[in-house]
Amino acid sequence: MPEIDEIDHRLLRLLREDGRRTFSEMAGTIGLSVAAVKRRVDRLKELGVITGFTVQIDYGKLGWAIEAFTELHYAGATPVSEIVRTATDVAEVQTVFTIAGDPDALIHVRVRDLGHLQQVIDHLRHAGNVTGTKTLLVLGSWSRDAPAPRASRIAGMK
Amino acid sequence: MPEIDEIDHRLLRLLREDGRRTFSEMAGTIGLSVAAVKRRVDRLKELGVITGFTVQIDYGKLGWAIEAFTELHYAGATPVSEIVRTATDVAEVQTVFTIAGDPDALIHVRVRDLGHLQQVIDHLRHAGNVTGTKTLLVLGSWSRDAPAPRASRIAGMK
DNA sequence: AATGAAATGCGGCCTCC
DNA sequence: GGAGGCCGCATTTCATT
Repeated sequence: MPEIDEIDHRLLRLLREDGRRTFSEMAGTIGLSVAAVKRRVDRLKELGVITGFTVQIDYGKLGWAIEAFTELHYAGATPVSEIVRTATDVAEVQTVFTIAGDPDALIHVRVRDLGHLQQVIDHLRHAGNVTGTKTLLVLGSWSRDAPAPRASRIAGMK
Repeated sequence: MPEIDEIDHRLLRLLREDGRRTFSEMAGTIGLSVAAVKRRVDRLKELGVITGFTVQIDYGKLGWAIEAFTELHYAGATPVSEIVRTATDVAEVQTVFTIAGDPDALIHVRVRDLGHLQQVIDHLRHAGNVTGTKTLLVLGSWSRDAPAPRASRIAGMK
């Protein structure tokens, strides 16, 4: 088992806040040389702790204003692979979580409007072995990492 | 309203795949000059379409193996700000979604093990105006963006 | 208004200590 | 883990359509 020390965690925290931080900047704040920081980040990638880097997008500004979670119930014998496949086939599905318990899966969907949401849900209900759905419409969200924009979507927050 | 054209979408797609992509690399694939690419990315940040950059982490490799969603029910008159506050106070809570409908909120939590999960849920149930919870334990997940590691957690997928 | 081309720092990257 | 050197990239300015 690989050792991940406090410095590694500080590096990860810095990169969560800003994934494009430069090695020199992080070296400065942590108090290490640039080479050492690069070696550590490379190692974290190697170990699979860091799986990649990505951009955070405000999808509302791109016209995808509605966000929802839908719980999916499948017929008893449905294999996991089938569950994942039916869900991932739908372009609007961002993430699929297979669940132990009441619903068999929880999916995160992004759509343009409520009519669009209806279409997606209808499609899911008729696909594969889906026996039932329950959709939770997202009004606002807050994320531990995310800076202001995402939090500001919750009225009364700042 | 700002115009976001096809090239902007292609840039966003490239940055979603790899948030540390180089301007010159993207300039090459898209067929634009580096300066033009930088101007567009800067503009997307300015417009708030790009809210930031971050690192993708395999939390399981950091010892946070368990992931769950918990639906929270609050007493009738609980204001949204209170809902968000009680949830965000808990360090294990990664994201809070306020919901229109049956549960009042859906939270995404990451914990070390099932005992830890129990602690977090107990804490939530006794905090604020929480009247009930229902927890969905995540077995596996698939994300549209994420490369292999996240998907590999679902048995039988590739 | 958006692009491309060129000049300048700075950062990533590699080698050696 | 640190230091130095080279190359590449980001960044800015200027000219162009």
